[in-house]
This record gives sequence, C-alpha cells and structure tokens, in this order.
Amino acid sequence: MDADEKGLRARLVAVGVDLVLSEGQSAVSLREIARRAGVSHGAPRRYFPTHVDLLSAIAREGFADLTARVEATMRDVEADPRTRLTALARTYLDFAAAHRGMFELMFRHDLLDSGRLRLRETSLPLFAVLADLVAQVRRPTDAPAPVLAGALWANLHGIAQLWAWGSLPLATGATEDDALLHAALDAHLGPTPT
Amino acid sequence: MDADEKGLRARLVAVGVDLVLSEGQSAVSLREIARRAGVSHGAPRRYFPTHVDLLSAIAREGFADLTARVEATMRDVEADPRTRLTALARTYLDFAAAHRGMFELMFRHDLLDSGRLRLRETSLPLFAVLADLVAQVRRPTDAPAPVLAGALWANLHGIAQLWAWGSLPLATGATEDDALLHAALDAHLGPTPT
DNA sequence: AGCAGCCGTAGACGCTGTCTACTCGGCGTG
DNA sequence: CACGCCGAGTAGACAGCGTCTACGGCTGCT
Repeated sequence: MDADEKGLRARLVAVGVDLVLSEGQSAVSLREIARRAGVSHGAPRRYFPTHVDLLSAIAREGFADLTARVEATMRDVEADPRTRLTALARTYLDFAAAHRGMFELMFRHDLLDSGRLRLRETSLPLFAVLADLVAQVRRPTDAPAPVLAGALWANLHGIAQLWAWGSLPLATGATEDDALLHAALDAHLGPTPT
Repeated sequence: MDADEKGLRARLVAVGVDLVLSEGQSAVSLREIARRAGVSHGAPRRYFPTHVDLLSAIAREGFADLTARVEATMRDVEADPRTRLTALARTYLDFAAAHRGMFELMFRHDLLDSGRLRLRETSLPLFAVLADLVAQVRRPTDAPAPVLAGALWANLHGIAQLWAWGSLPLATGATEDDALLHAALDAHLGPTPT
C-alpha cells in the first residue's frame, strides 16, 4: 500500500534516487529504473519524455535533500555566524561524501536540464543561506559579499570534488577534508576567533 | 605523410583529443574515433583494450598540455612569487575555459583509469609547481604549505567547475572569474601587496 | 618459398535511449 | 445500458554503443 499508491511517476523517481545513491550515477538508466519499478521499459516515457528529464527529477530530489540538511543545521546550530558557517560547510562536505553518486549527478550539468525543471532555482536558496551568513562575518577589507560567498562556495565545492577524485590525500597528505575545510574557512573569513 | 606515418595508436589519440576539444567528452566514443581515423570499429581494441584506456590516454594528453602551458607561464613570468602564482592561477582557469571538454574529461575519475596509465603521476608535478610557489609566499600564521596549496588548488578548481556549470554568474552577478580569482588568491595568500 | 605473427576487418551479442503501434480498463455520454 | 473514448502501460523495433571472437591479409624472417 506504499509503493502501489504513490503513482508511477513518484515511484520512478524514488527508485532512481535509491539507485543513484547505491550504485552511482552511471547505473541510472531508464530501463534499469523501469525494471526495478516493475514496469516495462517504455513506461517511464509517459512521465519523462527523455532520460535527461528523469535524471533532472532525481537531481532535484538531491538538492531538496541537501537543502533540508542545511536548514536543519541552521536550526540546530544557534551560535555566532562564524560557527554557523563552519557547520554549514561541514554539512555540505558531509553530504558530498555520504551521497557521492547523488552529489556527482547534481553537478553534472551535461546530464541535466537545468532550465526545464527549474533545477537552478532549487539550488539558489541554498546559496542565499551561505551569502547571508557570509555577509554577517565579512570584514571591511574583504571582497563584496556575493563575491566572497561565491569564492567560498567554490572552495568548498572544489574540496568536495577533488576529495571525491581522491587526489588530495596524495598531494597534501593531510587528515583530509578537515584540514582543508578549516584552511578554506580561515582563508576566506579570517582566522577563527579562538 | 603525416597522418599515415604516425601509427594508428597515436592517430587514435590525436583524433580523440580533437574530438573531445570540439565536441565534448560525451562525443568521444570508440566507434566515432575509429570512424574519423578511417579504421574499423574494432581496430582501436588492439591498442586500447577498453574504452577507459583510450579515454585515459586522451586525458593524459590533456594533462601534458596543461603542464606545458603552466611551464611556459612560469618561464615567461619572471617576477615575485605572488605574481607568478597569479599567472599560474589564470593559466589554470584559462585552460579550463578554453578546453572545457578536455578539462571535464581530465577530472572525470569515473571515466579514467588513473592507476594503469599513471595518470595521477602526470598531474602531480603540476601540483608541485603550485606547492613550491605557495611555500614561498606563505605567511607564518597560514596553514602548513601543502594544506594551503591544496586549499588554493581546490578553490581554483571549484571556480573552474562552477563557472563551467554556469551557476556562479547567476549567484554573484560579478565580472566573473576575474573577481573570484582575485578573491581566492587574496583570501589564501593575503591581500595583493600592491 | 614457405611459414609465423602482427594488424586490422567484420560480424555478433547484449546493453542503452528513443519511437511507434498496440491493448487494456475505466469513465462519461448518448 | 451500451458505446466509444482516452489515459496508462506493453511490446517490438531501430540505431547506437562497448566488447568479444573468428577470420584474412600483409610483412618479414628462416
């Protein structure tokens, strides 16, 4: 009464999310999803005219998940903006690490139709949270707030990316993301106030 | 007497490089490369047992190209380390922008066999150049040199990535990479000494 | 001259996404 | 009540892909 009542469309997306989480982005084929959903290979076409549409819907779910986690973090961590920012950054990196396949899919713009499904609009509020926090800790000599936020985001994203690629450990030999995370935060926002 | 004398292996790689540069990563199929090289679809198999092997060889060429550009930059720009570092960063971002498809392929670890072809070893010298320069401008209160270099690299890489994705303009509304580039450099290395 | 080994050909297999023709079932209408 | 329609899912086809295998032909060595 669960899987049956949800409607095929929602079921397909759910199966796709499971699949991308467990097997990675390359495993998410229309036919495999149809198979796991127990329908014929042509069935998804009624709801998702093309593969890209289905992948976009799955990625959307990913952005929603990430947004929810970030909002939860913001709810839980009631402290000075710098601490909240650190928590946000960690949530971002944790998400990338724990849901590697989904994270990968979310930023594979070649696989997604960012226009049609307003995928970008889904990720914008997320950036807004970051930008807001950044504006609060910005020092007068720093770059303008949006640029500063963009640069910090890029840094976090780059860390997630390179860490997923597995090349940073080899290069820096550090305790990994934690060292880099704090280096990035300190660099962009100034040293942690002890 | 040019294309004919190079041997099929080199020709396949060259065709693949052209293809990834002009059409993007997804266009680089074994069969398409074989077609453009004027051989049968099974021919590449003799030199590249699997698709991944061919892609790795192509990516290797990309790393070689990037390395050459960075070295050229280091040769041309004889100045203080900070200026050299800025030039290096710009070379990195310019490469990513000008050779988007190749850049994408180079960091698609899922498509590459980084072990077999010593792909990672090819990119390590590049990081060494960065790390060396970073060590020269590092201030005592900064993170250890390798971490600092890693964080900076991640930042550059993230900028390239997000810029390629097309989401940063929308978010920051800035003149783009230039603002972010300088924000990143200033953040990690301190304000430009003007 | 004859033989061996490399190099490329050609066809098959199962997989993919996409398209199209169809069937089945429930609904509203005459 | 019966009819027809229409949405939803089925099933088969097609071209493309990567991979595998059996085959031919050319080269150069003995």
